[in-house]
Amino acid sequence: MKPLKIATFNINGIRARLPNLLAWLAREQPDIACLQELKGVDFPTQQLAEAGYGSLHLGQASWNGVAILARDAEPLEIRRGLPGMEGDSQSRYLEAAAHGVVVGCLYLPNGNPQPGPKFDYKLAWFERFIEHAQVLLDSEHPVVLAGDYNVVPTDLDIYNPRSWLKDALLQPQSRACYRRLLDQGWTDSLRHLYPDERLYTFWDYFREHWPKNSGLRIDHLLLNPALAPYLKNGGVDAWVRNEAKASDHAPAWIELGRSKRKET
DNA sequence: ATGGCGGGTTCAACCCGA
Repeated sequence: MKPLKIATFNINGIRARLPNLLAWLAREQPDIACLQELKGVDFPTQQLAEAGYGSLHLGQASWNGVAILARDAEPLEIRRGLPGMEGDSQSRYLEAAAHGVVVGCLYLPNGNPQPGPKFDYKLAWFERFIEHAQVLLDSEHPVVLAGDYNVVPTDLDIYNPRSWLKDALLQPQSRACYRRLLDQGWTDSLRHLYPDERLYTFWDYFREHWPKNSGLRIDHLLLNPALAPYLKNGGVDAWVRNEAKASDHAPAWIELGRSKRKET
């Protein structure tokens, strides 16, 4: 396969963030981009097309919403919504084929406050997602599951867990669900590339967390065994977080090479 | 323990995110 750059970006409102999104696409030119938190029904299909991106989106008034963009291509829709959640009104999952890979774009529920019904919903959603992830893994197609997982996998993925101990993102149940995904055979791309480094994809708007680099790693790109051997490079476009009117997330990205990497 | 910021809805003040 040809080299492929795949990114995920929680844009926190596509209407408010369109200039930032277009600037990022122009500069980084991902081949595939998964977006979360569109926060609206309207979607700038035409403006993205003029920027060179075909797109699919699953919107919703006010909240949630996900989209998949493909550079110089039209993503082919596979499904919208998770199996078994057909009655769910929240737009959190979209799946498509683009540039030779299957892409699942997800916005996992935040789950706060916990305990409570929102945390129960998070765990229920996670269970459905784990089931579907197993199906995708077994398909042996090249698959990437990219999005805002709303899980801080380990204490290496947060500046300081102390003030977040009660947060849904750090709960043992949330982390156990994420661990079960990895145990199915998925590779956490950025953690695989940087086993010991502190990488963050989210810095909240409070208390100067961005200037102080007090961040969390909650946006992840998971690769199935068919795709993991092609992982070559990855990172976080932290410059995006420093722009005017920035989202509280920065894009995370990976590059897949045209040949398998050497086994070590 | 709370609220800090910022977006959405809708024009004052809330709900929500993480």
